[in-house]
Amino acid sequence: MREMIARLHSQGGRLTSQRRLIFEVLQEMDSHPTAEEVYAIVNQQAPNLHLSTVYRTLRWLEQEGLVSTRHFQEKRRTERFDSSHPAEHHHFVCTACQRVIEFNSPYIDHIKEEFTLDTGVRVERASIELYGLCADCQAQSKGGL
Amino acid sequence: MREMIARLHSQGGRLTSQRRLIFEVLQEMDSHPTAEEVYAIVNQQAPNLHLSTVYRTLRWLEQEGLVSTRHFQEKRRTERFDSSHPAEHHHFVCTACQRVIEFNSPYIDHIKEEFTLDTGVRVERASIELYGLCADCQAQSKGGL
DNA sequence: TTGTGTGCAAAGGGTTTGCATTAAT
DNA sequence: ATTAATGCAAACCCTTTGCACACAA
Repeated sequence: MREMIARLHSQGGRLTSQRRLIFEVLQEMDSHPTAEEVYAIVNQQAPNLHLSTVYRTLRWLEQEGLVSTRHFQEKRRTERFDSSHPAEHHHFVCTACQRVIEFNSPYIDHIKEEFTLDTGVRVERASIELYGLCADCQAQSKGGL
Repeated sequence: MREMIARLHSQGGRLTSQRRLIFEVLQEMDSHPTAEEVYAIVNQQAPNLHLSTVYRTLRWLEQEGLVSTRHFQEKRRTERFDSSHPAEHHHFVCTACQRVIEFNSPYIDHIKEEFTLDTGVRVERASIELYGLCADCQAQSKGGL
């Protein structure tokens, strides 16, 4: 939040009530919401706030490196916004409840190194998604049978 | 191709000239084309063949497990169709020339196992994308300076 | 007061669908 | 002869954009 205000000021930007609200809501959502999902919540507290404002704010945050975006493999082909720490991290998505768990692993560097040695490319970033059932959903599907 | 015909017949489907052409073109394209890219080529040989037919054929192939789809991180948010061997594999994308290199690594299993042990999830599949510069584009950017 | 950000409506790009017609079986 | 698949156009969904007004600085 401080971060956001600082960046706004340093480029002649303005802190509007809309930007503040969108940013706050985004940080409270621990999942990786779509623009529409952010809008749905934000809109309850500010009924006039328009979806296009949500997009514009999200894009500005993206450009500033305060959020990043992802596409998970899902039916509706929508972009998801990730407001957590900007360092590289990866995602597990539960295919039953859609819950997202973030993770990291030193093996990822091994993969990058191995691939670099094999092919001579320069790897700049990696994005890993794991899909499956979270512990809760496994339990539930067992119980249900 | 045989595979495709077999599946068509086994479910009362028909092998049309359009399906044959789309499938052939798709397999000759070693990259991971968008529907529009497939259409552009296919359309040269069959000017009446409509984009919606490309989509329908691609979706049918996807459903049959003969192609899979991906989203790479790129400006235009388009789906890419992958006709290579259906076994799990992963992708490096050159951010300069868009070239795609497929790869695999035993470390991927380590990542899955590690994450499973840590969290109790059941991992069903993984999708890894690496981004960077391929060897050619590195050489070119050096030469260009 | 100044000009950035907003609300709104309309356009945009990628993908899907309904329907009359064509063509594989 | 049947009925699945196609061509076409229109609809769809997600996202962006143009413009007049509002409001943070």
